[in-house]
Amino acid sequence: MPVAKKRAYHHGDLARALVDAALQHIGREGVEAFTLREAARVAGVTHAAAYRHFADKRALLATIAEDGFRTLSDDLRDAAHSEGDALEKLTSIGRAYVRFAFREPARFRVMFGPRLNYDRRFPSLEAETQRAFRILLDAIEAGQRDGELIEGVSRDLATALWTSAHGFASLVLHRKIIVRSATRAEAYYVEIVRPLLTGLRR
Amino acid sequence: MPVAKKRAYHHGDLARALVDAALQHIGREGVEAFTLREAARVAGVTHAAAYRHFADKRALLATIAEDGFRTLSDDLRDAAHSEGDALEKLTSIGRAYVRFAFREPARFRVMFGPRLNYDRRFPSLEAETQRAFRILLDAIEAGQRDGELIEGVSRDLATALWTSAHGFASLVLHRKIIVRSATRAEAYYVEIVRPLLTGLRR
DNA sequence: ACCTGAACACCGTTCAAGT
DNA sequence: ACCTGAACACCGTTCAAGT
Repeated sequence: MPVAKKRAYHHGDLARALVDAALQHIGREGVEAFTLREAARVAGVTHAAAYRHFADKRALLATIAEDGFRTLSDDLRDAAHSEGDALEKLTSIGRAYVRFAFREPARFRVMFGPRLNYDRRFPSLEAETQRAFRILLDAIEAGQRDGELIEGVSRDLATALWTSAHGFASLVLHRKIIVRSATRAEAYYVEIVRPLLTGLRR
Repeated sequence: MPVAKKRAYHHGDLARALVDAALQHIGREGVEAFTLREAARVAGVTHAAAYRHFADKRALLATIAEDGFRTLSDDLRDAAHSEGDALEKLTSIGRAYVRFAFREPARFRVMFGPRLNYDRRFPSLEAETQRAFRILLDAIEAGQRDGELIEGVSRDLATALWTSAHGFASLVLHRKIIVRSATRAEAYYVEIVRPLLTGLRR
């Protein structure tokens, strides 16, 4: 077993092992406590080996963030295709956003914590972010077309829902809003978002 | 001048000098790039000297966060005392929150970025946070008493407004929402929050 | 009371060298 | 092609020693 482990990452899965170790650690200790060297240690490899797979620490975090937005998009798409009228779909989308944050707190923190892309070094990360927003935007526009939602700039209404879900998830993860459990948090969000949805109803 | 500087921090202002250096650096490079050693360098002092004023790096950041919440409370209180009906006051409060985030981005990042208080080591920080929320809560309850706002758990309605302002400020500072300028951001927030306020109106 | 100097155990990153 | 070992310039934190 130790011998097998010694060559385990010659098959191209070191990148993934490093990412997994990173997510483990970030989930427990926060993104500011994450180090490349410890991820390499956990993966059973010398710290310099990480640089064969990621240009630097930021590149590893950007990969995590990008994967995170991809997963989030999948979740939001499922919610957008759920049963119900426009308002119920928007509730589902917001709820899916909050659920994602609680199911994947490490990913969520990496996606919205450190300033990974201030120099636009990771265009694909930006693209994935916009794809996620687009799903929300489409749901708003469909609701407007069907006459279920108020008129107005669809981008603005989508942003209103995003800020609500994002603000809630961020504040709960940061323990500024206290909830008993992840399940409770989701139910609480549905309460919180109700006035906004009332305001969006035509 | 260099001689004067040599003894400048024997008068008790090193703590402040370190905080100022920290805010400067965090404003430019982000909280993850801040180091105690560089703050000490900028303050013209050996790095070990910082430990005479702060227990550790986290304590310095907690001081910044606590000061930030105090300033935020002042701003929110001013907004809560502004002219107008309940909805106008809530708009002012949300707007003040967003304005604070843009005027003091470094403070805002420290307040809501790293997990400074997961072990409840800084109870005064938690107290200041709650004081800020209380101002919002009072405004909601006054509006409910006057019959201008919908009934319901005041804490939930206050949380709805908080998530909206906080989500907006966070996403703009993180460049997930793009705005041309700080002034534009504030005006844009007023647009974004409109549906929520409609939903809060009785 | 406040700061310095030296030390310790860490980092991120680079690069020649090994297989 | 992928990893190791050694090196470099950094950190946060501690502590005896200086004024």
